[in-house]
Amino acid sequence: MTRGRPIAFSPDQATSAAMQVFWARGYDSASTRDLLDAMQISRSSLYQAYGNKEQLFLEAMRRYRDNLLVRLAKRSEAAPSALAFIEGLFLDTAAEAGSERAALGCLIFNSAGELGQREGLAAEEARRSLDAITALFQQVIVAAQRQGDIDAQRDSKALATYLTMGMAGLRTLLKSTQDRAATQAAATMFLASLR
Amino acid sequence: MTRGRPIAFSPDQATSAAMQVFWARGYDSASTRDLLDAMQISRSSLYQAYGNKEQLFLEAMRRYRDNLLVRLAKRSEAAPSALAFIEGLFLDTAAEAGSERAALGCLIFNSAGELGQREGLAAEEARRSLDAITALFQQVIVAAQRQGDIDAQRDSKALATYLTMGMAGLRTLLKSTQDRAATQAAATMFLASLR
DNA sequence: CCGATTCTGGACTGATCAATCCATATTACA
DNA sequence: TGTAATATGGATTGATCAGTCCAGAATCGG
Repeated sequence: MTRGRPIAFSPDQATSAAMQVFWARGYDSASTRDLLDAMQISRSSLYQAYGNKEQLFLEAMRRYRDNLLVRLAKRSEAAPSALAFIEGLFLDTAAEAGSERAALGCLIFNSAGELGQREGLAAEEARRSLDAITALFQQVIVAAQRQGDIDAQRDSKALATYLTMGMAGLRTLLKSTQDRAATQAAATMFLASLR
Repeated sequence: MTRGRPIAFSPDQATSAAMQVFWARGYDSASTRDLLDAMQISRSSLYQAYGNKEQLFLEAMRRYRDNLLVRLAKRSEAAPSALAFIEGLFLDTAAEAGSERAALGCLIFNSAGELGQREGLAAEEARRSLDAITALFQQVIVAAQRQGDIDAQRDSKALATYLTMGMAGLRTLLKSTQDRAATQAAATMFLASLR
């Protein structure tokens, strides 16, 4: 079916490399030069395969989001309970304080902050991703309510928003403080409201 | 004493105008063209008066921070109690959901997110400003403890970090959601941990 | 092996970036 | 009024930006 010269790079690997660049540098600050170097492809190939920088970002963002959701789902399954999953997630994230990983933050929260209410596909995708995180949190909250760890009378949507807010705050904190003790204490206080 | 032609613009007003631009567009994305237009001065005047874009940002950031701290201090004095001040601050901020003001965010949290652990004076100033917010929160916490509204045994530094985390999360949330009810509910849950 | 098809390296484009520079304007002081 | 000092407008610089283009390379079906 397909005729002509086949592409000489793995689109999967290229998208992942681009994702790393957007993650570390942000949407605006990631130059096509940075992206090309990381993806190890030529300029022509990038524009041939993705169209433009914005489309590449959309792909990278979806990749990140899908990876994240799968990873969280697995972690959730492995956890002894839905509430334990949430608590572990926040405490482990807080424990990253001072590490290189903490400085990177999360591509979704980074992008939500950078692109905010801007117009355009990139900003929309960032909002969509944030909504996806809230939706996942809501599922977990409902599960915790079924398991009797969280009062079933409480509004699961509001609780999910609370978790998204907490993770966003934690991520921002991790970006500029090295104080692990204070960060972990803050995360612990945050979780107290769930019980 | 001073000889030669006097400057034809108000440095105060110019710095404030620059502050608005950095606030709305972020550090990297604020071009000198944007700044010049808003400040209503010529390129020469900018470089004469501030040296470069980074120094201008430092001035703008200090201005923003000083304004904010003064405003918060006044608001704190006017509040019936330290705890009421904190609660009012968070609830009023949450109530901004969907407004243009909410989309702007806070220059300090915006910059902390954008500049993160980057090197350079701009990033350092952003971290300093975040620390200043935490320091102010800590003062208020201590006051609330004296007033008997918060258990005096609790670590005021950790509580202050908790508040900074909460405000950072709230600001991120406000940037990408229009859902005021969920945002306000999340803020209310957040405050519950203080009591 | 040939022609059609697709991919790729890298030169190129025009826009924009932060910053510099210089001629001119405007003031203070003598 | 003249001179030193400082400010200003705007042209200019060289780097970098996202994106285009084209010549050549690679692979296909026949």
